[in-house]
Amino acid sequence: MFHEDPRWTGSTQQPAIPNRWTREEDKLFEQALVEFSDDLPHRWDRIAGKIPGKSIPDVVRHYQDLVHDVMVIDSGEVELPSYADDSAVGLSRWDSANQISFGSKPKSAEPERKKGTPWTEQEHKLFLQGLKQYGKGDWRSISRNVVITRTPTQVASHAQKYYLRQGSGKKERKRSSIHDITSVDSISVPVTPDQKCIPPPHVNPSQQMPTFQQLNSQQIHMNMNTNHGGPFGYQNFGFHK
DNA sequence: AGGATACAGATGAGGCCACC
DNA sequence: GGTGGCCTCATCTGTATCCT
Repeated sequence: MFHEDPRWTGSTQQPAIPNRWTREEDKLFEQALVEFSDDLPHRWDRIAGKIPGKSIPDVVRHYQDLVHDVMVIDSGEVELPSYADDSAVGLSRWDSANQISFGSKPKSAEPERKKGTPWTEQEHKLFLQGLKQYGKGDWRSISRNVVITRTPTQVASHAQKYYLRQGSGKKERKRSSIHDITSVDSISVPVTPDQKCIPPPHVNPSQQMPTFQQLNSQQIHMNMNTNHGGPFGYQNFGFHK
């Protein structure tokens, strides 16, 4: 797992070095990107204002680095690291959805149950948006067009828990849950199927600069391997610059 | 600190529907 | 009618959080 990588273990405690982004800063950056959408005036100014010690050029450069990394990954120039738990959802993500076979499962006598990758708030919001857009039950469309980081099965499973949570009323909750988020404010997502700004997986995104939405979804995809590392956790691969 | 429990993701079974 | 794809539901299991 990423967090075992000495390069960033405990990096949240790192001092803020101008050209080096800590996970804390990444989180702030990520939140700011969501908060200040593409169309807002002085967007970078506002984003920089959210991250102590970072200037506008810093955040713009960081964003460009992220975009670059995503494109590099997508173009296959860089291999994703392998993980101890080979639940590398990143690779398996589209296996089922696109009916692409990446080979047979490990043939151990006791096939291990995959560890779950927690849904991020952003993914959940996208899920809610997809729900609005395609309605309950069309998990396939939601998965393909909105929450592209999750398979239809995962979306369905998530929905099951979501409705269970909703259905159980508002009685005393012992713990808060991502399912308590029931609205999709503060996030920009594709509005109609015709406006899809997320390319289907077979499209090579390296042909064009991705929008934040595209980047964002791919970052979430990366995040799934980082275990709460924040959607931008992937920069800790350390292969940019 | 450690046990109890709530939560959430994965998976399997069964049913429905469209297509051949 | 057979088959495949997809959905719903139930259950299993790992993890996070609460409680004593």
